[in-house]
Amino acid sequence: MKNSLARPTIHDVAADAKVSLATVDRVLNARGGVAEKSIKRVHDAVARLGYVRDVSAANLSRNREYRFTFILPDSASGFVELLRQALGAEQTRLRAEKVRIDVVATRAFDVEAQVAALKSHSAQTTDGIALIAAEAPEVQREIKRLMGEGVHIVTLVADLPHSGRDAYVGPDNVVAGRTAASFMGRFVGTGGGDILMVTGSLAARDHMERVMGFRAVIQEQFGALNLLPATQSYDDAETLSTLVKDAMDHHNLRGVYAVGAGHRGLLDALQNGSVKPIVIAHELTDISQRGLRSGAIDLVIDQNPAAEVRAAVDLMRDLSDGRMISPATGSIPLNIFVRENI
Amino acid sequence: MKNSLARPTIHDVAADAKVSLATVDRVLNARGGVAEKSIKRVHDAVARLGYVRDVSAANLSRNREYRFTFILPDSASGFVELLRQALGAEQTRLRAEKVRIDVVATRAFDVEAQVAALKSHSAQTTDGIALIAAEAPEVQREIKRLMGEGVHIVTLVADLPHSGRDAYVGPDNVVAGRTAASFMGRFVGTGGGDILMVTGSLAARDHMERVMGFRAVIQEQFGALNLLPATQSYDDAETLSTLVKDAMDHHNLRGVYAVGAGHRGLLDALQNGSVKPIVIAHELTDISQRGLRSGAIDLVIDQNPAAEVRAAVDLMRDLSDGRMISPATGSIPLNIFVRENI
DNA sequence: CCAAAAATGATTGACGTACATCATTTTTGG
DNA sequence: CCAAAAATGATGTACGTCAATCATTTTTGG
Repeated sequence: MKNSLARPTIHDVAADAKVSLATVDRVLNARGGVAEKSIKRVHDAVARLGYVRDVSAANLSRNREYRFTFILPDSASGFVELLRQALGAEQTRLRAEKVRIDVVATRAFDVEAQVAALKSHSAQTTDGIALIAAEAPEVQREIKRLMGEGVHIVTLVADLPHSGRDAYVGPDNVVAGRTAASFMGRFVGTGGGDILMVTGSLAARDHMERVMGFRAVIQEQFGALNLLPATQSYDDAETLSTLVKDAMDHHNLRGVYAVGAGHRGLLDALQNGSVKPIVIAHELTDISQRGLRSGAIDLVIDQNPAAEVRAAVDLMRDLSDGRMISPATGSIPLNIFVRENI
Repeated sequence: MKNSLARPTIHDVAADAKVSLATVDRVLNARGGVAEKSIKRVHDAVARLGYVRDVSAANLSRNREYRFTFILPDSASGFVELLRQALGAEQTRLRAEKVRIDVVATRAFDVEAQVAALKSHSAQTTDGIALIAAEAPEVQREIKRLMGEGVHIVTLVADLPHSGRDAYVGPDNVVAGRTAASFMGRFVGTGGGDILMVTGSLAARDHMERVMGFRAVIQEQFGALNLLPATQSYDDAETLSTLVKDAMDHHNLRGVYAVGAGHRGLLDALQNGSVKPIVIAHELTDISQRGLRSGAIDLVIDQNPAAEVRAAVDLMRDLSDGRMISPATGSIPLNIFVRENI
């Protein structure tokens, strides 16, 4: 007697559809050369029995291996380092699932380097690429080329919507900025004052989006606060420190929104000031944690690097297997940290 | 020529250890009847080659199926509903990985019902159980019995540390309480006033822990605030509403910490009050979202139900496969929501 | 109606592991 | 040293799918 509890196999589908195993295989793997009515019968049988392919068996059989590439800036900026660590931590699990990952480092803020890294890849060398895309037409062009070859592309942290990339994995940066502003407004309280925004680069889409969101909410809800023009630190600690010190000297500084990296410079600048401004930063690194503990930083908005790595890999695998992906998969929730919940 | 890139198989291990396939199998699956020195040789070979068992092939071979059980309260309290939905959403993926999940509903706050549900299971009926454990000795006893039979137990949302459960999946509730207090203090600002804490039940460990954490931080850092004695709503909207209204009438109410469920009652009570207190609640449900949008609720601390379900299933599977589990796996980060980042 | 084309069937060998059986070798203890 | 026990080897089948080959049937169009 057939065990109705057991999962149906292609044999069951074949029997139910009254076709041969070979035909079922042809349909399920889209090999072609099958009459329309047969295709329908197989699909009907699949639906009726609730057949789902045994992925383990399938992968075992085709002895598939996934080759994915992460292109990351070499900046030692804590966050990228965390991404690297997360990748390392996943290796064991990934290895067991036949996923091989290459990590390529390109110089930070160097568009040419990124383009070169992309150029050196093709469908021959990789099945999917995840990258923190720079906002440049050459990058888009390379992405389009690779996708044309069948390589799947996932943008990480910063999106490049018009490149046609398969998916974006990262937080909604406008929301991140809005959230930062909401806390900034409430923490500063009534009374007004000046607020400084420091980005890594105004050319970085993620930073720009955060600034947009931040500005919008401050203007909508906290009119008493005065936003100083957004500045750039190029994720350099020295520069950031100088920018913050200057603002403390020349303005009635009540708040600092550190959109990018360089937390060390942030802490430096804050050490001497008389009245400590409210400080909200991005990414939970060693240094920003220290800042939270000491009270120098009031709140940190983090995008969980481990979750991002996992989402990126899962997405690339789904894409490689031709599975449908839901756009929500790539959306990484914002994690908000204060001293109490580090 | 052997492809050195390919993953080693048990055949390679056997060759390297100079023993037969059968012996490798005996060692790897701990079947016994193998000389110490042979065991060592196999382990050395495994280490040398970096052999890792192909889980897909293994599962395929033993045709394994995981049967897991979730025991959840039947309360329609948004959060449990979200857990259910998350379970439903995972079904597709789980099914593809041969994981079958039963969900058992027990009456909320009914210890006997939970005990009965546990009693009805054994190693015959399930491989692992995840439950929101009630704080009761009978529950502990049943958990111990099941674990004795080899059923793996994971506590969900609320821990039961002395039951010997394999793992706890959920947030650190003391931290959750501390975090709530930190925001409460900053949002209320200087000036002092009374703060109301409403739990579902003071017998629920998760709620108690939150209260502990909340109380500690308020006393440490926000001495100007006066904590009213913690109350219980039994997650009932009416009761909660009454409690809040009473506090508004009889005290200088500046803040409400809604530790448990019953958000509807919260919104009800807040509608008429003249001075709106700062409101911090747990769990992002439909209703608490509405509260955030309308401004009635200022901040929500959420434990991501989807992440919890995933973590619980992953843990139970790791346990069933005899893999080592890291205690960190079960720790669910707190998600903090304000109006801007829903 | 017939030949060519299209569709289908039948069969087989991987993939890496689990598990069982039986035969053979080595070790042990009296 | 010999019988019993312990350890090891050898071998085969199964799991569900993929992929390929070859044989056979059905359909098509002139």
